[in-house]
Amino acid sequence: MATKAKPTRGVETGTYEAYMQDCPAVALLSTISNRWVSLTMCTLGSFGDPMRYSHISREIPGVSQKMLTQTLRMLERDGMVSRTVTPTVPVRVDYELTPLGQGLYGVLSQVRDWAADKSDEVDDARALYDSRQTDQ
Amino acid sequence: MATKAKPTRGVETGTYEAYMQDCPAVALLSTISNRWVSLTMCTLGSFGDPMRYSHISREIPGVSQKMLTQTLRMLERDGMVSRTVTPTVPVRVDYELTPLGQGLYGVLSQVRDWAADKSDEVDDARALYDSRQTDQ
DNA sequence: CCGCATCCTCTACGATACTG
DNA sequence: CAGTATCGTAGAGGATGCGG
Repeated sequence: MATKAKPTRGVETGTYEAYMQDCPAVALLSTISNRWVSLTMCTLGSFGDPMRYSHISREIPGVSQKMLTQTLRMLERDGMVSRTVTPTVPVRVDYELTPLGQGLYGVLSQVRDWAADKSDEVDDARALYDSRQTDQ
Repeated sequence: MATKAKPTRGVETGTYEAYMQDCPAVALLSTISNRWVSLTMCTLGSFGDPMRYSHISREIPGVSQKMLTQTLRMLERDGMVSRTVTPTVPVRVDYELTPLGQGLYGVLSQVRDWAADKSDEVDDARALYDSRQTDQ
């Protein structure tokens, strides 16, 4: 809503036209808008406390350890998640949202809640769409 | 936040453990958490009025027509977007968010705004992380 | 102008096996 | 337990050309 500004003309490089240009915000939004990123953030955020690798893994249906490790590394690199290694034997590794990550979780959880609330409506829309393609 | 409920035990099929199971909400969240979906929704939502195909295409940096068409079809099927064909010559096609889509835009725009606000912080975190890997 | 069809490339991702 | 490394495949996604 903040960036809403109707275009005065449909000309290139207009103020509105440029709002979504090659800026870092679009790149970051693209990074966030990823299946494993959102599921990982939601898992970590809704648990609230530090979680062990295996725990996270169990919480996210269908994630492979490769994808989970890769996603956690990316989130750590981006400052969303902190990784704590406890050199016991065997090793214990805990992941936790940073304050930055908690901020993202705040908005992502709204998306998750919206999805949970509207999934029935979406299913209905799909069924309707598909039936129209089938018969017609 | 609504689904927050600490686990009483780390046992499988516990109430918390199951919160993100094979339910349709996770599937829908996975569908939404997609680069082109979020960029398309944000473009349509921030413009507010019906947009022509070519206009949307110009607004989203780096999208191919294949991906845009595919994404718009998916969003139409899911009831987020309505597609209006005006049989002029040449054809004019307009896309617009449905009420359902506007609801999703409401939460997605928060994610976009968060990304716009925090992109600098994330860049710093990346630079710090990378420097630690390089030297040491 | 809109967008489907085809072809082709590349990488995201899963499966498996191996280490500290 | 928490990874890394390697390999193979399916699907994402770009380029091009045609059709209503």
